[in-house]
Amino acid sequence: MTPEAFIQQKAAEAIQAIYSTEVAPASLQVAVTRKEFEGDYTLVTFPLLKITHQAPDATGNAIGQWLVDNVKEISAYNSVKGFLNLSFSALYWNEALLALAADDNFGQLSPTGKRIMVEFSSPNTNKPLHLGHIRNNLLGDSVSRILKACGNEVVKSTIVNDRGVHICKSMLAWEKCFDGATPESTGKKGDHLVGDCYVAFDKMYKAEVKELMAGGMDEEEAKKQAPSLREAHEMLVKWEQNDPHVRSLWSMMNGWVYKGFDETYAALGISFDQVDHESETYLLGKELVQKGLREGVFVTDPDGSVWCDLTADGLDRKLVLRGDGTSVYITQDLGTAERRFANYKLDSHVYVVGNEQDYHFQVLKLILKKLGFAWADQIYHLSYGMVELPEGKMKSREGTVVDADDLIQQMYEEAKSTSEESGKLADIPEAEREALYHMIGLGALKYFIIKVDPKKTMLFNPAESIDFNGNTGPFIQYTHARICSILRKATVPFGVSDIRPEAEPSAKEIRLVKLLGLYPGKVAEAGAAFSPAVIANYAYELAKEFNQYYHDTPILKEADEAVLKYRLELISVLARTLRSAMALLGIQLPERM
RNA sequence: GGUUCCGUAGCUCAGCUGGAUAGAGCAACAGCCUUCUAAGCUGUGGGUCUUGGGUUCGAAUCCCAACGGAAUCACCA
Repeated sequence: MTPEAFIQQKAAEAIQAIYSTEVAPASLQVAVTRKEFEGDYTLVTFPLLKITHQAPDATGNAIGQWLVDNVKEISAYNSVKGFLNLSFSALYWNEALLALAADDNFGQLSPTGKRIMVEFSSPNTNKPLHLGHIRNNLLGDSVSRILKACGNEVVKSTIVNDRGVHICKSMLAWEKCFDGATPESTGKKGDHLVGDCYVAFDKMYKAEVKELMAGGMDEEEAKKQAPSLREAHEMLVKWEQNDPHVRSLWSMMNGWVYKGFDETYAALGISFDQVDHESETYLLGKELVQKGLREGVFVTDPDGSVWCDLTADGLDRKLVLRGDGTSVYITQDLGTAERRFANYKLDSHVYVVGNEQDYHFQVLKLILKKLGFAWADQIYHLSYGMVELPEGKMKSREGTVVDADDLIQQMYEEAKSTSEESGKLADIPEAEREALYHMIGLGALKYFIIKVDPKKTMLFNPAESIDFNGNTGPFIQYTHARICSILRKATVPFGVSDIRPEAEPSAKEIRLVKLLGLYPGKVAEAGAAFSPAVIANYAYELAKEFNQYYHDTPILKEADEAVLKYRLELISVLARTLRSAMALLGIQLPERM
């Protein structure tokens, strides 16, 4: 039981005893006491005045006295205006730490029996991953870990957007301008090479549009008539007809990209349980359209196109099938969702997709609901904001994107130079040092992205890069390394059974125990909100608190062995909590740095 | 124009199921390495929580409106 719940229960008993009135324990307001006041937790008594018919102070004193007299865990109270501050006994805190230390399943909540799919990443195969994708990947990966810690079975999935006219654009440009270049011949990572093709196409296309306009054509028409675009469309038609040449070119170039993506995913420490390809799923959903037509959910227009009328729900009419019978984006999303819920027997499905698709998911859920699928309500769109640069949005065509691979490399180099400056790692083997640089660089990057509330637009300033001081990943990694260092140097054995119930913890130690006890609640909160930021900010608070404790408590200098053992146990629980929390964010903690 | 999201210190962000004097980091300034790792710690300065109403013992937090910013409303994906 949490201390808050404990107080709620005991206070309800007090009110019953003193005022003969029954109140629901959950309705009582309990908060952590502010630093300026004496006490551990505070019961807010303002709302109780109607029951007690007494002044705030008198009410607080009456309840406080009863609690001290009747509850052995509560040792003291003081009442300030409508706030009743309560102090717990040393015994209580020591038992709390004991319970934390003895918990082998720390940070893992009890099973829910639910299976949840988390779809994230879902890249296009015509360009390399950039900073925006990193936010998506880190969120998806982290949310998967958190949902798992919340007791769910999690299936991480991604759907690769490997077909379509945009892919043909890269293919066309490669044939026309790249003279048979391959990743091997150029030494370039495959996804970057294909990205170059895409940029080359855009350049070629723009030049053609300009030329057509110079010849007197209006802009709209020129954009449609540009020969390279028409060729790309022809290529798409050939692709759909299984033209051997187009298909083999497509396979080859996609293969380059996959290899490149694999490297980036490996660098980020990300993996999937299920990989779908749009080239295999893009025809899904057509049967659903028929079903919808039969059930009167959809209507057919004179030109043969099929629509879903959502105007009664405050949305627009939505196309679900073109006049020529081909499907659109949402058609396959409908089909894919149906297939996944059926094949995996999912209880719910989380889509990690940027907030520019908020409307799309609103429509998707609504249509699925109209089609009669009960699970439509179990679809959750984890919508996240864009990552912006100081000069505004990232635009691939203007070359203002921050490339994922470059950024990871840059973080590594920064970690390396910072480490080398400090000279702390000079005596360990080269390979181990390299691993540490990667761990730290990646920790900085991941924490930087994850600590921000997903739904908010966030800013990344490449010039300032990512700091290693303050509220950062390396700060938490460093804190962990320090704790490990102390534990290494400890000369006395310690363990759960060494915590003496009667030992008197300091105010700072109580604060740490209090914070540590919050962890399971934070995991649950992060899971419910799909927000890893909750965990990140909690871990920072914990690390910050430890650093202050570390500063003015010479832990190993303690002469009393019982106190020393208590401290060692406390910080080893702290280290374990940090590792557990950061593992939910996919961030490793080094034992030294 | 409709809908949705955002607006907290110079900058980047916490806090939002209503609670006491609104918190961190960065940047600035002043200190602390003979002491368990200074990627740290301590201190100073910095705020009409966009604005205006409402709800109540009490509002950064909830409701309404305005202003500012973003996204979206494709036979693109």
